[in-house]
Amino acid sequence: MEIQLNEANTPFNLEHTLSCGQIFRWEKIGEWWYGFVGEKVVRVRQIGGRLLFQAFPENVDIHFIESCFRLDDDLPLILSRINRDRQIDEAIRAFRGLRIVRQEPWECLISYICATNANIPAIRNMILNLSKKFGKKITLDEHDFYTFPKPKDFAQADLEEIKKCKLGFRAERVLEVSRMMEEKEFNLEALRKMGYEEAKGRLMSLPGVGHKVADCVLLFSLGKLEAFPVDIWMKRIILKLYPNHFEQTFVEKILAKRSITPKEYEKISSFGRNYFGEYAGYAQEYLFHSRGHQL
DNA sequence: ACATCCCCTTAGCC
DNA sequence: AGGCTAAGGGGAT
Repeated sequence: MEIQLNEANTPFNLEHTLSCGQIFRWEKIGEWWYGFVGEKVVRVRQIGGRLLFQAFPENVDIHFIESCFRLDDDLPLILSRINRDRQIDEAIRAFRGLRIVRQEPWECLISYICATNANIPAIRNMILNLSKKFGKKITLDEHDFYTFPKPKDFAQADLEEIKKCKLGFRAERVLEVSRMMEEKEFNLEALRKMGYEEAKGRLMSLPGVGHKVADCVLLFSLGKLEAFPVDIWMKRIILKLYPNHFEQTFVEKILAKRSITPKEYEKISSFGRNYFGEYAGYAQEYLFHSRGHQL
């Protein structure tokens, strides 16, 4: 099946969207990107304004794909709103068509708990190891793929089995969060109806979830587009590109050290939300992808 | 109550 | 080849 993309109304770039570091489990093999939509493996390929896709074991409705890639977002409007200066304009021109992906909250939550103090290749490996050990195998095009495990799969597992997936100190957090979900002590879906602040507060009550992880889950899976995650790269990017929006002593202090305190996080993140507005998360992704490894 | 310091597993990168 | 770093969080002080 395929989706027709109109460049003027629905700009989309599959490559930028899947390789910008927001999502960890999609893989490009040959001309196709392989990933999951729910329990089904899906392969996707873009040729100009055509988005081709096919899911396995059975195909999925076109709306699942549109939803997954947030093709319902009015991207031209969003980009015009966040385009506040020459710096972001440059990023937008370089990566126009990059969209926030609508991930499944559970997988997104575990992914970013694993992302703590790790780099992207390491995160991808953790997620893959967990899926191989606790998920179900599905073979497509002679490649093996594994569904993402359910809370129950981790909750029933032994801590050591989770640690074997190279999670290190994150294993306890994954196990505890899974237990909480399994015992119905926490309702991820309920966060959708809440505002940004309330939903963030709830998420941060979970072990392994601080400001950064909560903002990523809110942005990438719960549709809170004002969320502005600040990792070590975003910290550098913001303080280098927008130093005049902060006190000079603050900029020097923060750039000199590696990690930041919750208060310092809030200062940088709320700048992002206020400066870029209701779609600040999109601005964050464009800046992250364009400047991420140059500073 | 509130800040600051320090540790945490592992693997990628240089 | 070995030291540093990484889409940070939490607990002790």
